[in-house]
Amino acid sequence: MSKKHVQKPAPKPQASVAITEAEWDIMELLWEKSPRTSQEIVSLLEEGRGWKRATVVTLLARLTAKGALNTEPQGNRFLYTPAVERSACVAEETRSFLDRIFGGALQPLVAHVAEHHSLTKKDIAELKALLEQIKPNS
Amino acid sequence: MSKKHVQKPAPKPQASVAITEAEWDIMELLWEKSPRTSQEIVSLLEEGRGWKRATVVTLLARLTAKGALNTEPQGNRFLYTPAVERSACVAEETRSFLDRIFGGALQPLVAHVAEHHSLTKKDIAELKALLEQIKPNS
DNA sequence: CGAAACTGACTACATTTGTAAACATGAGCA
DNA sequence: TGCTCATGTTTACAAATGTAGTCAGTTTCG
Repeated sequence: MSKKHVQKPAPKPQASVAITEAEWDIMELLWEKSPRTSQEIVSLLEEGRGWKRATVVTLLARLTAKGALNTEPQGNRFLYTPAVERSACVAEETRSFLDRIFGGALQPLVAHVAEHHSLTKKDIAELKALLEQIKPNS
Repeated sequence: MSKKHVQKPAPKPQASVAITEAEWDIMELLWEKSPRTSQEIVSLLEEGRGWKRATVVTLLARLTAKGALNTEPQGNRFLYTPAVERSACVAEETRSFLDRIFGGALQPLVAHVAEHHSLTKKDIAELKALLEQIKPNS
């Protein structure tokens, strides 16, 4: 491994990277367990998604390039680890989704879901319980 | 207006069309009030978004083409009206968002928001009130 | 009536995204 | 040592998306 395997350092250390839909699948696997080799990820997604190895590898490269993954050389391959926290990405997505569709507020979303996606009695109970535990933040 | 202004009929009557982020801005304006002329929409978005007329018109055309808008000729121009309901689009977006990020469930989202975007006491109260009114759907 | 203003249609183009083939190189096995 | 396999890199390409210029009819105002 002389001049190969010399991917440019992630542009931005960690911050908030935008994860696309397809990339999300890969991140989930790594958030769930890491590090992993590309091989592992490839086989998981060949089955689960029907993706070709090349596809998965491309996505791994893109994620690495944009600083969403860290790689550690191991022999002639890499071990991949998330470089961003799941919760940060989730926060990002949530924020942008709420802003775009519900003016940034949570209530309208809950109201919408309640109306259109039907919540079970159990769901409602759980949500209430959830709200009980929350400590107001301001 | 002889052979001009003959846009092909919307492929799918109404169903669920995918509205892109930019298009969303236009739809919002029309959901809020319709019909409107392109002129109206253009000026609103020139200010609000800094978009050029051509941009807005392109988006109107795309939306019409994909069946998200209905047009009614009026002189040499059109009156634009939504052909899809806002709530249907919101439902679509919400569904896909929840699926992608939260496994389709609402609770994890609420939990996440509670933790990361801080809810005020008022927010929590409102949410509780909201839950009170909801009639379980199964 | 003629020119200006307006309107939708057509064309354009860079970027992003999904999807993948081809390639080169290093590693392990025969 | 030579060959095959695994692995990352390069290149490709279509569709979607954001953003907009230009053009050709229409309408309207002087």
